[in-house]
Amino acid sequence: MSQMQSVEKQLRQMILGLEIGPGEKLTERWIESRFGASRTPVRAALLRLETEGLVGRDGRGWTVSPINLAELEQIAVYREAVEVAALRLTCSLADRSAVDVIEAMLESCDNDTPREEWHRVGMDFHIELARLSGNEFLFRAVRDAMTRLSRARWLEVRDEAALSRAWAEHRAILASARLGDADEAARLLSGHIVGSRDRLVTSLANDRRGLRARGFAVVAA
Amino acid sequence: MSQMQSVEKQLRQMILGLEIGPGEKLTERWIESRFGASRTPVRAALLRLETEGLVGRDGRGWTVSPINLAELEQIAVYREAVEVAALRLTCSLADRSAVDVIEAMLESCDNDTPREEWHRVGMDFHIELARLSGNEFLFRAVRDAMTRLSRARWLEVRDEAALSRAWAEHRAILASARLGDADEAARLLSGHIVGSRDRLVTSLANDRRGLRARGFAVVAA
DNA sequence: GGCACCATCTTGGTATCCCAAATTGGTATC
DNA sequence: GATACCAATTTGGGATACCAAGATGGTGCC
Repeated sequence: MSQMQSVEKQLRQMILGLEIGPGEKLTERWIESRFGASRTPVRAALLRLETEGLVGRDGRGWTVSPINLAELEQIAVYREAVEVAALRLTCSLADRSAVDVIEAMLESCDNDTPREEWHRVGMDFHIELARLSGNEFLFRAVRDAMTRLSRARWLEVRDEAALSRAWAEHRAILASARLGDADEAARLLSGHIVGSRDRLVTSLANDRRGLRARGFAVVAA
Repeated sequence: MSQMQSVEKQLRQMILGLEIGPGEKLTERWIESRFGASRTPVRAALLRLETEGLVGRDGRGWTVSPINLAELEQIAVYREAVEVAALRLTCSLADRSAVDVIEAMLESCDNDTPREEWHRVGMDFHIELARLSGNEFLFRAVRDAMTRLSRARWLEVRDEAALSRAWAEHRAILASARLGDADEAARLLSGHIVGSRDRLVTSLANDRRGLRARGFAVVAA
């Protein structure tokens, strides 16, 4: 494989995994030496990550995008639009057996599952659910939105109760979808997204001071 | 301004203006000499245009994306989701006076207006309407979708009747939005998008042979 | 005459070099 | 001691040289 995609993948992983904090400055030369690649693939990676919203230009120079609470709220509205549309599409399909695959995905998490896995499955639920619609654009929209939310969700302090509640909501959405009850499924999904957003923004706003102390730039709403 | 953005802008213009036909092969070296730029800005431009869906990789090498009828249908569904969401948001705003600006935009077209201008305003209507929602993501989604549709709409044969009907629908949507009647506005917009899609796909499917004869790759639904 | 194989050329991918602008650090002056 | 100004280094953008892989065409063998 070309080294280009490798740089892109590794750099994205570092950003999403918060190994490089939100708001940190990036220099092409540092990335170059860090991954042993040359500047061309580094630039390609930065251009791609820019369109994903993970890095941005800071005048001249690059910056890892800060966590932006106003942006998180807007993304929630966007998610609601595209995820609900995708879900309604899925509910209208004749064969909805694919929801079982997602159900199984949820089941794969138990008390022994590491936090990373919970985090990943929590996002993949929404991404895979959107994929079932068969609409490539709705799917990509959801995937990109979840990518943008990923770091914030990782920073969020989630107690056990919130987590199991989210899982219950996921299951309820799947149940309605399986029955083809689009209105109910859409209602549940909307509620889930709005609730997630509220908890997320509240948590980050409360922790803002602590997060900044850890070097993470968090922009207020 | 850096030459990079110039190459990107000019190349995008050539693709959207069908000066380079859908399906045509592109070589970095040709672009390089055509615009008097070096390969670095050329590659940056191609990477950007790739994310916009205007060019794609063809194994090794680049190709101007063909017109894809299946994709057009999916985009219509996507548009419906994001545009309706944006419109509902706009309807819920206290101050909806900005719709008058869009109304004025429509008024700027009359019988003497060149076809290019009708085309541009027809797209800008949807883009600017989405911008009013104040949601950056919904706005970008609509803008990107319209960019992807742009070439197909340019190829579409539209008679006078269809054009004035579209304009009437635009005005009706604005009227409902001004009153804050979200449900009615959403209903009208949905109908408009679905109707546009049907006419567009039908027209292109009918003309497919002729378009291919002109060197334009058109992929069936 | 047709088909297979090899030389050559083309092309995108990578590395490196150069440049202009901006940031930075230090110094001299007030 | 603070500030303004200048030099040197850093940094991103652009250009170019090089490479490996794939396309192409021509030639020779069957």
